[in-house]
Amino acid sequence: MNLKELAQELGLSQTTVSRALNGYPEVSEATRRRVIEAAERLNYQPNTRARSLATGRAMAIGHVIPISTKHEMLNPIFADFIAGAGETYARSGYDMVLSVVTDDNEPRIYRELAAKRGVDGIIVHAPRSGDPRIALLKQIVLPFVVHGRTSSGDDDYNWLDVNNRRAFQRATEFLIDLGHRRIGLINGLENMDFAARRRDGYLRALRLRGLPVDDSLMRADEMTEAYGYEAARALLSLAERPSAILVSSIISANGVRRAIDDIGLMIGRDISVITHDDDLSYFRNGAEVPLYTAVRSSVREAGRRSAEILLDIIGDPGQGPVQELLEAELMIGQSTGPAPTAAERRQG
Amino acid sequence: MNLKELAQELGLSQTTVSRALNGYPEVSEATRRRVIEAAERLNYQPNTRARSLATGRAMAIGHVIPISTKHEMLNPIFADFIAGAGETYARSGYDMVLSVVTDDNEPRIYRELAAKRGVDGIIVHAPRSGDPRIALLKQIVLPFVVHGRTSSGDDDYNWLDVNNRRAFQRATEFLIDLGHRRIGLINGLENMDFAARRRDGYLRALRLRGLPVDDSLMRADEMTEAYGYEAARALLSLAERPSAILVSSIISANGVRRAIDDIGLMIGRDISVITHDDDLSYFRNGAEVPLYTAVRSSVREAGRRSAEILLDIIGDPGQGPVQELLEAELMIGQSTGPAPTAAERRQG
DNA sequence: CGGCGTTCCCAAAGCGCTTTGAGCATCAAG
DNA sequence: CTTGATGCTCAAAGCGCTTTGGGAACGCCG
Repeated sequence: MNLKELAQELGLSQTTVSRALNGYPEVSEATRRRVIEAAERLNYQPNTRARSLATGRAMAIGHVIPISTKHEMLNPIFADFIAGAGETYARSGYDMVLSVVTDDNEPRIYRELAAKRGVDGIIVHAPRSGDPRIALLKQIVLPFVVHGRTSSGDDDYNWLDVNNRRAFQRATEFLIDLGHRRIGLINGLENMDFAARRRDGYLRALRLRGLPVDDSLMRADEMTEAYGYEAARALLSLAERPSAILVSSIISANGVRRAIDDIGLMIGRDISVITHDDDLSYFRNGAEVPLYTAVRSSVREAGRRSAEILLDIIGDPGQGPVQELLEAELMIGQSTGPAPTAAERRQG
Repeated sequence: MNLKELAQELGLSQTTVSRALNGYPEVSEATRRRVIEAAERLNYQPNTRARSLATGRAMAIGHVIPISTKHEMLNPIFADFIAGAGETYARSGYDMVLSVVTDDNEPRIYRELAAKRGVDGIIVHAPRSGDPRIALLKQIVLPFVVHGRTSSGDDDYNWLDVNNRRAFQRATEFLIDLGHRRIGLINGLENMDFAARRRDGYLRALRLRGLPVDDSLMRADEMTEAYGYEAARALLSLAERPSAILVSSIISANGVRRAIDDIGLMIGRDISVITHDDDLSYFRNGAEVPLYTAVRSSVREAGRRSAEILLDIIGDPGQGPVQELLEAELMIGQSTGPAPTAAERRQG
């Protein structure tokens, strides 16, 4: 069923039918009702391709999902981010087109996406520190929003980010307030912008409180459960082991818990753990009393907002860069407690 | 840069340029090279919308991702499935368009997808037992492949599935061979087809070996970490607690481990655990010696294959239904061991 | 040299929609 | 009765591509 057939069916011209359907004022209400009724009855939907060719708008947003070539791994937060963004698109009638892309041919994909005119805008995921993609995307004409930031000098682009530095600074200070002096950091890959900022926050808190920085307490890698385990094992077997650990992902935090259990220590008493919590739908951090003390920021909400911002910009391209910083909330759970005294530690 | 401009630039007609680019034989090799060179130099890419309007093929595949309204939850395997499918699409020049959809308005989305002609085929996720979507999709003309199956009488459609029944039967038999007599099952939601099949496999093994079925040993819910924990706690606090547990997801298995640790038991010695393992990229099951004994089947590979099958069908619509059953491999890890004797259990 | 394939290229139609510019009633005002 | 405004509708152009149906140029054969 296409427009021509529908028009014939109704004994009207294509123009009138199109206008009736798209809410133009030049059509009488009676005609409009008749058209709409017929369209529904015959399950008429305008052909997307034809429509967007005619209007010049693709009614689709591109998401470029990088996949690390080294680990063949997909960041587990994408699913929830996408779910959030999807809600926004569904509300506004946009489609979401995904390109899963190994990081070595990302530039090509962006160029193609722009040249093929298949999308009206792009959401950029997982920016690295000083990410060259920003410059690339600014050359290309497509509107884009970055989920995260990249700390090059140029800040003239749209982004939505969590205040990672503040979050990790607060988390670290919270541990220090509990009496912890040796605090480990199990971070994501530090070429990722978010991980670099988290480390900054951690370091800043240490400096502010006059605590020494010990490189042997800082680890960084892809945030899997296995890595959380290994890193925690390594930290806990140090001669002077940390009494608290800051973790960059709730998935790695699971590995940390396993390591602590394996050694026969008790989380929250012998070792305190704070984790970043993206509020993943399949990895909720407990109900009333959170399992982990955490700095939480919903990545689903971030997806929702990022998409909203992008659609906004597409609707009104004139405005300056839109930049939105979400604050993570510090939730106290069962995985932290006061630092054990020296006596307690000997006993343990 | 569009075709017209490129043709002008080259002093050729649009026809010739188009043919040169699309590999038609009517163009001399010299001309073709000249055209291709110019296209690359000027970063020309044919406008997707126009091209697909002209060819009638959208060069895009739709994925409808259901999101459970009850738990607002996204199945964590989607990310890896999508990554796999994405590889296939990238190779073949297809786009992937995602619709994240609450289960209550799925039918509408399928109809729209078909009528709007935005995609050439659909991958159907997470079929439930006797899923009405199959019938719906067969009415609509779009080619589709189901990831999983649905056990209505009608088996005349394309699917790719893991042999869930066999996998869980083998896993159960493995536990029985180790001497376990009371075996718990922590399953996914049993209105899902895969979960129903897994239960079948479990039950079949019990019957085959003459073991009683005890409903109090069987749990089913959305496969989160928290649910794994709760279910395991419940099972382990039974008067006659199971000595082994079968888990439907490695994420829930993590919760099961936590529960076992909490109670002060040791996994693999006091309690054996076997889990299904989708080989998620961010949740790999250990390196040399797997952490969990598991029935493993890569969901990423499933994504890759499902997409291949669909593209195949689109290319050659004549063929009968394509159906592919993947066997899961049983990998022995550290989470299983012989059933403790009565004496050992008293001691524990 | 005329005729006939080949080879290479082109003009134009068409995909299904939106949108421009115009036309035809109808009706009120002059 | 004419004029102008208003309300409704339409034919046709155009979005950027592919593809059909030729057609010119060229070489080769008889």
